[in-house]
Amino acid sequence: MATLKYSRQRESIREFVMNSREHPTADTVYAGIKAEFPNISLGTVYRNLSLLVDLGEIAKITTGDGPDRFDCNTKPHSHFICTQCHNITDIEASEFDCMKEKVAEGFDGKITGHMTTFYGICKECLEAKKIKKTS
Amino acid sequence: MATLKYSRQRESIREFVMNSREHPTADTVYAGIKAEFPNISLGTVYRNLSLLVDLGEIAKITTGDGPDRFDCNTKPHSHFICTQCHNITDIEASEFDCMKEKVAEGFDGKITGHMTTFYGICKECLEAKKIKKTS
DNA sequence: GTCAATGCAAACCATTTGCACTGGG
DNA sequence: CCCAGTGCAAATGGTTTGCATTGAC
Repeated sequence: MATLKYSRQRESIREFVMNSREHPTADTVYAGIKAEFPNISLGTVYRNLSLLVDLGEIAKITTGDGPDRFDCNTKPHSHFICTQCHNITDIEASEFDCMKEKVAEGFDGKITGHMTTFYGICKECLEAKKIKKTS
Repeated sequence: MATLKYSRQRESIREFVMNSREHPTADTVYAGIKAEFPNISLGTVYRNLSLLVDLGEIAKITTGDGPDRFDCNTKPHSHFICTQCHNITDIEASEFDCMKEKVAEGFDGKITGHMTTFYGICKECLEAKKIKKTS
């Protein structure tokens, strides 16, 4: 495989995701580093994001609605996705039990990824709704 | 909201998914009922599948790689997706604990969906690989 | 007769890819 | 120099949508 070469763009993309608490989309990353690299292209952002995912430095979150999001937290954990505002909240992983069972069955030797996603309406959106109703 | 009207196409689509053990894609459903409805269009299949999902009669599985899959099992449960052969295996849901915690925090009153997905290599693919290596 | 559902094609949108050019080693 | 990385634009692929027509009620 090709030897990895340094690239200022990739560093900036990594930095951006690492300092993000918001699980940014490729587009958000793109917009976020546009100031530093006015000519950067979306293609480059996508290429580097998936490279960083392959390197295990960041994680990709498939949401099921809207674009993929990226996460600086690569430790196995779960997500709560608000179906209204699309915010993603981390949830500590605490349940590998059923997976372990499968492994015990000889199902898998190499778990390449793990994701648990809960969909619902977040506290903030619930409150916002209530306020609207009452007024 | 519009009153629901009977449609032979929709019945056929529901039947197909209900009798599927394979978590079919929209395209698989399309191909599967093409014999019965030679002129059916993919658009109709997509429209009815998402209608059935909204009615809660079937469930949509977002895989993160490749097209969405549909599931006749609407009870909360988890999936194991093989990254090689793309087969999906059901896993009994056994961990609502962290979700319940969130609810207790006042996070959510209406859980609109739940999905846990494990990615890995299934037993069959692992064995196939071993055989190849040895020969 | 009315309005939901269909078939078809075009549109959409996130993501990927081909290619000529730039830049790190 | 060489080959990885970039920018750009075009292509891809799953899914959605607009519209005229058909069919359920």
